[in-house]
Amino acid sequence: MPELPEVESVVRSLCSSSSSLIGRRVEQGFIYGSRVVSGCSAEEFLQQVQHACFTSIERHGKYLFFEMQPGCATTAVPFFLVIHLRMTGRLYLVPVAERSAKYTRLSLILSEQLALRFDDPRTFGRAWLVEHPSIVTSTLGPDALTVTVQEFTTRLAGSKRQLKPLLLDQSFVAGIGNIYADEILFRSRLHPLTNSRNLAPNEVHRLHQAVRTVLEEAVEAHGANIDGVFKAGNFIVSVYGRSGKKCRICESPILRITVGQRGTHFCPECQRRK
DNA sequence: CACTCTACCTGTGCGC
DNA sequence: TGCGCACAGGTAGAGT
Repeated sequence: MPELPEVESVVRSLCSSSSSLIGRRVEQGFIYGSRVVSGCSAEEFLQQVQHACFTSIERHGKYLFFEMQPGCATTAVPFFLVIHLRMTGRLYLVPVAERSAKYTRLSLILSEQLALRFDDPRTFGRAWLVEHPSIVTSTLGPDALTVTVQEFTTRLAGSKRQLKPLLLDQSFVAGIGNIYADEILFRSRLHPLTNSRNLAPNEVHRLHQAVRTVLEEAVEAHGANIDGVFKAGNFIVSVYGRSGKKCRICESPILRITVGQRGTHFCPECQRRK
């Protein structure tokens, strides 16, 4: 389940010097199924990326932005390939000889015997082409990994919502999903049903600090490791998916409730409701 | 306007 | 063994 840290790991791996996407040209593209491309037809999509060159990769929240330079010099206006992995999307470079996987949705054959592969069993993930990332980011809040305490405090003051749905709202801050929302609330010792308007200044500060540090630690660990369910990296979760198990701090059993249709895990002792 | 709810998907794991 | 079902979740868009 790719959230901000997992998406950031994708950016870093695609930028790594050993096999970087940057500077490589699309020789040929393949689309499997009708769902992956949004906003234009598969034919239009393939025509536009054909011969285009990857010039940079950026991330905002869970969105990936690939800046591309068209191959034809006469129409050399850069554009952006935008990809959202949603629930089950994976994006990686492979040797061009490697067969497409069962759930490959998009494959871009690159120069130097490499291919960029987008796999997605549940077909929730999307790829589209835009003139500028702002077309996508205008509806998103600041990136959760870098949001300042000032901006966080200002945005929180404009809200009267429960903390769990608020953290999941990408227009509040971008990049937090269900796993890290629970982890962040545990780290900040705040109950998920706490209303944002009831937070004392020191609690707002604590919440912001938890957003930053939990995500930084998860990025450092290359993503989450949820025992037996999901493994992207080595970030060990404290509460997500651990209902009934002992809190790592106080040994109380972790509870699971439903908040805004989402499974929500927390420690009733460490995260007392105000 | 601000917020809440549902549809979209399919692999997994459970009970019978 | 195999069937049916609930469950997981990010976002757009519909609903309140």
